[in-house]
Amino acid sequence: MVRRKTRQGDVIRQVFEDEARPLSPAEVLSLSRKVITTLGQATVYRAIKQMVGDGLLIPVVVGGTTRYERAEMDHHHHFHCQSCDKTFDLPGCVENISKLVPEAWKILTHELTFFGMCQACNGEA
Amino acid sequence: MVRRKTRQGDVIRQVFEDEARPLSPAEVLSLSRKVITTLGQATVYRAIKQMVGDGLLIPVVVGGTTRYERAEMDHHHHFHCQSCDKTFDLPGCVENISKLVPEAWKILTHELTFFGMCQACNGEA
DNA sequence: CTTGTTGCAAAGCTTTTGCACAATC
DNA sequence: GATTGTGCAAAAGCTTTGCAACAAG
Repeated sequence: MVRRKTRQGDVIRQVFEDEARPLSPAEVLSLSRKVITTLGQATVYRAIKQMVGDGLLIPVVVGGTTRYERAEMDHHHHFHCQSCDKTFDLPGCVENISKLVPEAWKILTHELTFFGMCQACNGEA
Repeated sequence: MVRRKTRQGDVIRQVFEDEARPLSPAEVLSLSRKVITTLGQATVYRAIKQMVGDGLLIPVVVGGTTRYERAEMDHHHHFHCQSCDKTFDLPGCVENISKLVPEAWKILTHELTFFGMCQACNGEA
């Protein structure tokens, strides 16, 4: 099973580069169709699944929707704007965060998400 | 529209009391059917939606699934066990957590979730 | 009795899959 | 040319809704 380079795959990968924030399959489809108008949604789902399998993307569930973002990023967290429904990255983490979990439990990872209004939407309000 | 007391509603409310952790609709259905075997899933979804509307439950999305928990709890966070797929409460919070968000953004709330193995599953491994 | 509630089944959504055709290597 | 990738449409999950029968007050 050798991976082939295709126009569709290129465009989808480029969308993640350009947006630089977690994207839902619907967002990826919509953004990619600006380049390839006939792009099928199944292709988007398959490309995302493949990229997750290849370790290029990781899923993050924010606000009820599963979104995907580039795996290469440093550890960070998220902000979800309840006005424009976009999710943004927040660099950094917090000290002593694992003190919340009892010793006998094994932590593999953690996710921290803030909800509110992003700068753009907050300014308009 | 006066709310009526029904056997189904009582059982569903009791399940949330007894489990004392965030439950998915499927978990609620399964647990409630131990008492009312003929309970329909639509009834569970409707009861949950009603309780959310009444401010008795709040939705929390953990590990891709939407779960619901009693709203009366103090601010806290969650641990999701990747082995048994259950979500647990973690009392407390972390200092200075909002330092991650730029000043110009408006924070309404935040969610913190740890993923790993709960004590029970970790012991078995 | 009046009207909210239930269970079933159908409908909606989002995500996945089957298949014939197209594209890559 | 052999095989992977694509697009369409059908299928599979999960959640919501329409509706006739039921039951609470």
